[in-house]
This record gives sequence, structure tokens and C-alpha cells, in this order.
Amino acid sequence: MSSSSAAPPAKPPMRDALVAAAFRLFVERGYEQTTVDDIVALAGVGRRSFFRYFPSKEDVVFPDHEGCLADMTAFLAAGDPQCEPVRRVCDAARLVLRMYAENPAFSVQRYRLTKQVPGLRAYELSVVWRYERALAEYLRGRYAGRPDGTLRADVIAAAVVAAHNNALRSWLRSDGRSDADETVDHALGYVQDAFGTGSAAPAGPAPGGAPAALFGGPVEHPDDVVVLVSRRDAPLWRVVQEIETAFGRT
Amino acid sequence: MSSSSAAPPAKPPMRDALVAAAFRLFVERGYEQTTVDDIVALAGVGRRSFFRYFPSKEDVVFPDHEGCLADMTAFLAAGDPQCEPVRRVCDAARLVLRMYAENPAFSVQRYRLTKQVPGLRAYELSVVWRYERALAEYLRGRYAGRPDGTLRADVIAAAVVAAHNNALRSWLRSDGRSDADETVDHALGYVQDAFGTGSAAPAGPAPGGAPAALFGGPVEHPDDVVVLVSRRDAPLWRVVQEIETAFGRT
DNA sequence: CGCCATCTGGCACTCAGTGCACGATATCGG
DNA sequence: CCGATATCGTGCACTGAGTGCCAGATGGCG
Repeated sequence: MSSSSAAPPAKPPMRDALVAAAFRLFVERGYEQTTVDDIVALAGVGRRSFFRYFPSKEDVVFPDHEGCLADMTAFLAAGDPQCEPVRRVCDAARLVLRMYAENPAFSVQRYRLTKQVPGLRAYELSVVWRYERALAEYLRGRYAGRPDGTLRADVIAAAVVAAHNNALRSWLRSDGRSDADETVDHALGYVQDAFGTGSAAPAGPAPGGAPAALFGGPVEHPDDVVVLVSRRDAPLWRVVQEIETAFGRT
Repeated sequence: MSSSSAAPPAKPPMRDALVAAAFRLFVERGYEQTTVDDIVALAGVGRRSFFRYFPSKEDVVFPDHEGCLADMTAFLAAGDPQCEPVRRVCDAARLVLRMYAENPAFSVQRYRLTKQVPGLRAYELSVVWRYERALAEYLRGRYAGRPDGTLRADVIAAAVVAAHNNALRSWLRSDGRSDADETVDHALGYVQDAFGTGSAAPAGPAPGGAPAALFGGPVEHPDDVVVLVSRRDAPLWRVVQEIETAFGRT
């Protein structure tokens, strides 16, 4: 909940070196054929340091999901209560897509890995599950008091995640060449049609043409105030970029 | 696809002994505090034999899901093409609930375990994911040709699973005392209302009052023929019970 | 210069999971 | 009744992930 200035330690380069070394070996030799010792040998660091940055070998395949989940939680927490709930969680899902779309090559490589390594698929499921829970918790809060509040919340969250994944996989299968935003907008529009309350716009991504921005903002407030939520350790250039796009579109 | 008589090797008692020993230790000492050596020591068998029956330590917590998944696949494969797709996958989901409801005490114990052990939660997710994929694949076949066939299939499958899980967890939290069927019927009715095509009954579990039976049957055919699908190794008493209920309700 | 905190590396250890080979058992044809 | 073969249980040794602990390096700061 604090507008971030420069992040003090920036980013540990060692973490990135480990990710790079790991992916090099994963793609050329396979995930299970690569041991943690191989990775640290290629990265030139000690074995113990690997587990300092990644609690398990699987985590190195999803280096930025933890941060993305935090972004999404912050985005939902900072929302104004005026927004229609279903549209809000759809916008939250768009955050995840944006993370994937930031590094298309990396995302496609990872997709190929997770597709053929059962262990990675299982791990990805647990990651996706946390996103779904975040959406469901938000919706449970919004639907508190309604007769079937938690049921409705869980079902909608699952539907949104499924639609998002459907679009995401379609985009990944095209090697990142198709239009990711268009695909996911269409998919999310489908669930909005199925669950949206009448007051919601029948289609289209967002009203003002401004889709949900990264870091959980900007959020339109009654009188043209723009709130931008950021994590303290967010890279500065991304904050600047977000400010530019937010004001460029207003 | 064959009505089962007596299963030749019945069931290996060793498997059940391992499950019993494992759960005793899991509940009294915790999952992660229990090693495989502890389990095999209590069961009085060799360590190697454990991994003969269960590919991993986690599998011993879900000893019957593999079979249930096979039942569900068979149920969907044996369906008549007349049935409305959404209602059919809802009936398939009821199969899973029935498996849980067969051993309430066991299911509740397992629920408590998976709720507090992250590794087991992750494993359960991969299990549930396979159910969801089975439903989605079925729906993809039924919706082949439609404009957004796969999207619709994925979203509905996810919604059905979410509704089922919502009801299941509610039942488990009540220690198996509430009415599982009623709860799940209500939850599935919600998604049927959201996605069902006009021709479907607006509410209620099934038209003839006969919910989907175990083993993937019975399935109503045009002229009062009842097909009952069973796995070859299914216990005889369950087959008998299914026949009784199927005919008792017709 | 010395004191702090943080980062990193190395070592030893536990435990899950696998490959292999040996003994017991069972089933079957002769 | 008896060897042949297949199946099942078991012990052993091995790999590899993940952890706890401690020692060395690095980097401000008074």
C-alpha cells in the first residue's frame, strides 16, 4: 500500500543466473535429467545457495509467480466497492496474463516443459490453485450475505481461471504469436455473459478502455484520483512504465 | 463393459494393511513426521513392498481415486448421446461424491490431513485436475463443432468441479453428518442453471429420480434397457447393491 | 580498525524413490 | 509327482532432493 521509490537491493543477480542456468539445462537435457548440482555447477555457485533462493527445484521454473500472486492480492484488496465483482476478478486474471506476455519466449519454453513433465504440471496446479483461491476469497467477501455466496464465489472463480487458462494455453501454443489480450478478453467475456449481473457491460474488456494495470492499479476513484499500488521491491522501470500508461490513457 | 462376477484375486490384503498402518501413524504423529519405514514397520512388511503398491508416499492417502477416475471415464464413455451434456457431467461428478460418502470416517480423516499438509493438498489438486480433464474432454467431444466448443467445455468442467468441491467440503466439515447428496445436488443445480441449455430440467438431480449409479451406470436407453458398467475387479456386494438400487428405483 | 549484519559455501545428514537380484510361492503341463 | 515358469515379497545399495549447522567472506558504520 505504499507508492514505491527505488527498491533498495534492486534484484539479486544470482537468482537470475540460477534461473538462466536451470532453463538452459532443462531445455537441452530435460528437467528430470538435470540435477540441482548440475545447475549450480553451471551457474558457478554453491549448492546451498540454490535452496536459499528457491525452496525446491520446481520453484526455479516459476520464478515470478510468487510476486504475481502478491500483485493480484493487492489489486483485489485495493479495489473500490463500486466495481462489479465478476468484472473485477476478470481484470485480476488479466494481470496474470500480462505477466506471461511480458516474456513470451520464456513463457513458451516453460509451457513446453510443464506440458511434458508431470511433476511440473502438479506444481503448476498448486500455483494456479492459489490464484483461484485469491479470486474466490475476494468474491466470497463481495457475496457475503447472499444465499449461496460461497458457492457462487467458488464457481465463478473456477470459471474465470478456466477461461483464462484456456486462452493462455491457446496463446502459448501459437508460440506467443497470436494476440493474447484479444484471446483472453473473448474467453473472459464468455464467463461474464454466463455469470455477470445485468448491470455489467455485455462485452468488451473494460469501460474506459483502461484494463487493469500492473501492481494492482490504477483504480478510478470518484473524483479522478488515481491510486497505484505497488510492492516495495518492484523494479523502478516497471513503476514508471505503469505511471506513464496510466496517465497516458486518462 | 462386462458385468463382474467374483473378482479372482479379490483384493490384496497387504495394500489395505499398509493404508491402515499409514493412517494410524498419520493421525497420531502427523504426515511429515511419519516415514515410509515407520509405516512398513507397523504393517510388518518390507519397505520395497510399499512402493510396489503405491508409487509414492502421497498415494497411500488416496488409495481409491485411481479406480474412481476409471469409473468416471467409463461412465462418460458409455453414455448415450441423447443426454444433455451438462447434466451428464454433473452425474459423473456425483460418482465421486458417492465414493467419498461410502467411507465417511475415512474421508473426514483424509480431509483433515490434506487441509493442513501442503504437500498433500498439492497432490489432491493433481488428482482433482484429472477428474476435471476427464469431464472437459467429454464435453469437448460433445461440443465439437460449436464456435467456442473447447472454451465452453473447459469452463463448464471447472464450474462443475468447483461446485462439487464446495459441496463436498461443506459435507466433510460437518464430519459427514449433513446430507451429502442434497448438498451436492443443490450446488450442481446452480451450475446447471448457469450453463444448462433450455431443454434441461430447471432443478432437481435427475428426471426419473434415479441419479447416476456407481460403476458408470445405469444409463437409460430409449426402451427401458438398463446398462450397468462395471470394472472387472469391483467387489461383488457393490455390484449387487447397484443392481438393487437401479431396479428398485425404476 | 573493529563490530555488526547479511550473504555465501561446504559438510553431513535424513528420507523418498529406484534398480537389481535373490528366495518363496503358486500354477501348470508332462 | 515333479521340474519349468511367472508372480510376489524382500533386502541391499544407490541417486538425488531438501535441511541444519557452522565457518568464511563481504560490506557498511562508528
